[in-house]
Amino acid sequence: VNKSYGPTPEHSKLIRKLETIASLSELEKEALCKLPMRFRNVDEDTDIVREGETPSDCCMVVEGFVCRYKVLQKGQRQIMSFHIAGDIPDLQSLHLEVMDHSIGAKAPTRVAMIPHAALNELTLKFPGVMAAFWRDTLIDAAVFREWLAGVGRRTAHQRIAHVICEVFVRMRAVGLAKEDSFELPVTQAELGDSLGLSTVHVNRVLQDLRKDELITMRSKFVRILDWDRLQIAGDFQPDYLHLRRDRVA
Amino acid sequence: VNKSYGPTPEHSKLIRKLETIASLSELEKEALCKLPMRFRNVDEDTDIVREGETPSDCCMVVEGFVCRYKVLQKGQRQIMSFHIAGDIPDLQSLHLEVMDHSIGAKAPTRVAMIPHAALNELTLKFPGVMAAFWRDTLIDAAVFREWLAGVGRRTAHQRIAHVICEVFVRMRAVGLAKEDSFELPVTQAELGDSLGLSTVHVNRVLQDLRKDELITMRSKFVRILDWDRLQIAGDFQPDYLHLRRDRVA
DNA sequence: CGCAGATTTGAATGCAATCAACACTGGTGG
DNA sequence: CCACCAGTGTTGATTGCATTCAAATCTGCG
Repeated sequence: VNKSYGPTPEHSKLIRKLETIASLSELEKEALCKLPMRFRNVDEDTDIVREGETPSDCCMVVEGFVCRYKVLQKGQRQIMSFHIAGDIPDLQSLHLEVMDHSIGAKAPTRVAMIPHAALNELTLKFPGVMAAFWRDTLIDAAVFREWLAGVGRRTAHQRIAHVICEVFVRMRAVGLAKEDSFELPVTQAELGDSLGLSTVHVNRVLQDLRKDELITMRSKFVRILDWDRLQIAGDFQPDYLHLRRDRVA
Repeated sequence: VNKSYGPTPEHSKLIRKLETIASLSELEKEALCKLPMRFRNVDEDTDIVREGETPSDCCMVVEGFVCRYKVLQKGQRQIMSFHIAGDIPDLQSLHLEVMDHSIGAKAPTRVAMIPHAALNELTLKFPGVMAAFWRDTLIDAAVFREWLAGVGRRTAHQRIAHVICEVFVRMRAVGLAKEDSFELPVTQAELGDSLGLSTVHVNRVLQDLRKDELITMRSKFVRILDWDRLQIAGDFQPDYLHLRRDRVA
């Protein structure tokens, strides 16, 4: 339990993230700061939670990069979302006991484990906090829907441009992106697994995007060269992220 | 407001559905029965809620069949879920003001409009009800994930077999399926739009499934001929539906 | 009956997968 | 320090699943 005066850096990241999607009162923020956290460092390419498990804590990403994925028969993998500092990718485990997918780190990552009990208690006492958490899980769902629409109906070029737009906007909302660039610590193979494409094809489409001077991307560092055209190329409209208005711009 | 003794048929359907995913106390069920409902009949192929709107009610499906979909640039459509009696497809609007997709009826449908205010009040007073509703939205999200994995990584044959398994299991859970058959009031074009396939290809795959004696399907009425083989063909495992154990079998 | 929507069939095309090398990179150990 | 190695990125050639286009049949219904 945090006994010091004021929020810890970790609690701040949680609050910063929540404030991109909901407004919190001072009282609610204070209560959030009292959430107990146990910290855990996770290596690159290591699972944090696995399908089939029944976690008793949620994990908040403090630093690093995490993805949510499922493995199908014969080893095919589908990545279903990316998560960054402040996100609680397994918040759903609060009300869905057994994990139907896994969550793994794609970069050296630090997570804060928060007991379900503490979260449940908090949500019962503070309806505004409950609303914010619930809303967070609903936005996750909105992202799944958007990805579903993309994989189902968008071309490879659109999908790749779209996912770059999405990560950029979400990173910018919590202050993790520079003016026009950010870190995307995934391989082309992993990009393929999130978009339903082969590694080879991802590679070729990325070359096209570079040729078209929409982005540069060398060793997991993305720079956006033409934000307007990139959004058009990706058929990207940030509404589905349900960010508070002042956080989108 | 329901002043009669005992639940109305409409409230019963809501409770029946919720009890497939959560357990409710008598007190909670009584409270649910007091939810105010205004009814509305919706024709086939008519929208109930549209993208961009900010509803002040949620709609529970009383009877009929409903789907959730998004329209992308140049008119492509992606259907993202199907909903049947007892479901509240726009429950998310409780905490996500503006709709990022539309919901439309695929059969003559009757819905019950329940004011957000009443739902919010109820969830605050009854944490068990809140948990059940939250869980319901989380299961929706789990279905999106499963569909995403399917569209991203499964073959056309798997996807079609899979969606048939899913609808069957969900219908059976609320008593809407016979022993081995159920109504699926969607066209092959709509099946395609939910699975990211063309109409023509859906047609051919359905013929294959019939040839393999897995299902029959004439005019929106599906009969399952070999449940075990169908599940295998669709790589279907019902875990992601998070039904209570006694409702799966 | 006639019509619109839905299903079915056929043929041609194309996007992306797969297969197979090869090049580049960073990290490790000899 | 350099050789080596595994993982990643890149390229080329081939294949194939699914799309698209087009037209014919079927179905239910006013």
